[in-house]
Amino acid sequence: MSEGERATRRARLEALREKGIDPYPARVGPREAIAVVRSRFGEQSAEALEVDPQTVAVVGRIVAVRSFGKLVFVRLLEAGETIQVSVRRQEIDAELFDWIRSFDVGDFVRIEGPVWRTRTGELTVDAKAAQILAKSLRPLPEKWHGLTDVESRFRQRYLDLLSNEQARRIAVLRSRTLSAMRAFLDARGFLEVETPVLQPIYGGAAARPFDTHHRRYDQKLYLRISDELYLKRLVVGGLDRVYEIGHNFRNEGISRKHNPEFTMMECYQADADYRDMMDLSEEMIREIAERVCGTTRIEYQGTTLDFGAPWRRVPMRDAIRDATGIDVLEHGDLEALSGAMRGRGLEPSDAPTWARLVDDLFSDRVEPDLVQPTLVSDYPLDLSPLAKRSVEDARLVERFEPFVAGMEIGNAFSELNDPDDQRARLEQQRRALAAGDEEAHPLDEDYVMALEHGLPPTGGLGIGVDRLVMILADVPNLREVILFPHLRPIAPDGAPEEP
RNA sequence: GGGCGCGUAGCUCAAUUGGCAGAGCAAGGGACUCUUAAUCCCUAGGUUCGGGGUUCGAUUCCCCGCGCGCUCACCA
Repeated sequence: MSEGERATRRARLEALREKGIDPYPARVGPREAIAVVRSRFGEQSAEALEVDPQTVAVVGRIVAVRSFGKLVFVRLLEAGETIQVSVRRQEIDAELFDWIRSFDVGDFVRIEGPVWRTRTGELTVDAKAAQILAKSLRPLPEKWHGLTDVESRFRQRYLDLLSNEQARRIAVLRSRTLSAMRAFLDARGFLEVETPVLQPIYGGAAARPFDTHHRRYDQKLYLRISDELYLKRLVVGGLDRVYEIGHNFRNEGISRKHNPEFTMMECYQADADYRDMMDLSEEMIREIAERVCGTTRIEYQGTTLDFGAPWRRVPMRDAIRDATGIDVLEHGDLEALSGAMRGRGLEPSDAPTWARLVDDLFSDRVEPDLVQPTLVSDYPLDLSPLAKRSVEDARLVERFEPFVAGMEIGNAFSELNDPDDQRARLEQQRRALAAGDEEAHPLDEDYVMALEHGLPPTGGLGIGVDRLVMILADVPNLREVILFPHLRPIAPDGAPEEP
């Protein structure tokens, strides 16, 4: 950066201190929100304001200065709203004029004075008094192009938020999505709870965990990959509608759709099954879309996604058969299915089991085309060690996942509540883990014990909040909706270099 | 992790075959009482991501490293 500009601002800061003015005062004088001032005077004509002058005080960050010598226009930004300030040499004494002129773009100030309208009709506060609220020592990004460098936008998100309308819009939209989600669940009697992020045994999903260590207890701990097992313990305990919105941590690759730390909503409802959760997920996302976007028809990357209509529901078997002509249940083992795929000119992946091959086939041939909201159900049992067996086919489980825009945005099932079946399934996972499958589930004896006390029939649903926000915000990259996405440190010690 | 691409002033971007590193905005000085990216004149601002190599000479070509993007793999 230009030392000149930093030095200039620094010098002005020192000048303030020498004059006994705190550049970062603890108290702000009385003021009104810019939005309030704008709406209060929005209807009043220039003449009305001239006849009956009203004095207001506003605060904000200076985002532009246009000087005409003895007349200066300054634009203040506060809470996404701006207002113009005029400083007129003729109206105030030289000392105050110079004082206000010494403010830099980026400074936070308080301005007090009567409201008037310029010749172009712009509502303007004519400065009669001014207070510095916080001195800015570094320049803001360029006013017209804003900040476009992707890396800088993520590393210095505050600058992105300041200079790019889109960034602010997404941040607000995300917050509203969370509010709408909570409102939906609260209204249905779900209790918001908090469960451990630091877990002695991770579980509830297939993923590699981050691990850490508790010094005092000399205990190995994992950052949760899911809150599932704790939430179901709460249902055992009689909290029969619970949800949690929190971060999960998965030690996996980073992509457009993956961040190592992401936000998941999980809810559990006693006396419900996966069909009930299908209804719940449809209604939830429909209501969120309505509340956040004002419509259930969402434009996403040039396609209109219709969350209003009943979502398409399709068993995984049918979806794969429709896409490939292969009935995975008629080719019920690895060799048979591999053979059937080759017969259709498809190269089977090197999946180790039938279930994995089904999953790969689905991911490759079906998932990308699931653009309109779709609930895909009845997954292979081996992929779902926490889901209840399907009553129709013992190879399947009562599970579904919602897909939108070719992207999985959730996961749900009739929760497995048979402790013996659960133990057996987790034993199998443990063997896979021991055999080198790093995403297999460990066996959580304490969880199985909880099931032995009795988990009622329960439906569970998880929604990937970041991905949902991607859809609602119409952005193709998860990092746009995560305020501080994971990035490598810029310097070896993790501290940004002093520019 | 692989492949491809990118990295130049605070920001947005130029720079001919390898030949003095430039512009706009922002900043500093000056003019200007109605601007909305104000305008006009002047000034200053650079480890061209870092290191090495080739060369009389490297922003440019080569190698290594770092960071970012896209993509594939992995992964929900």
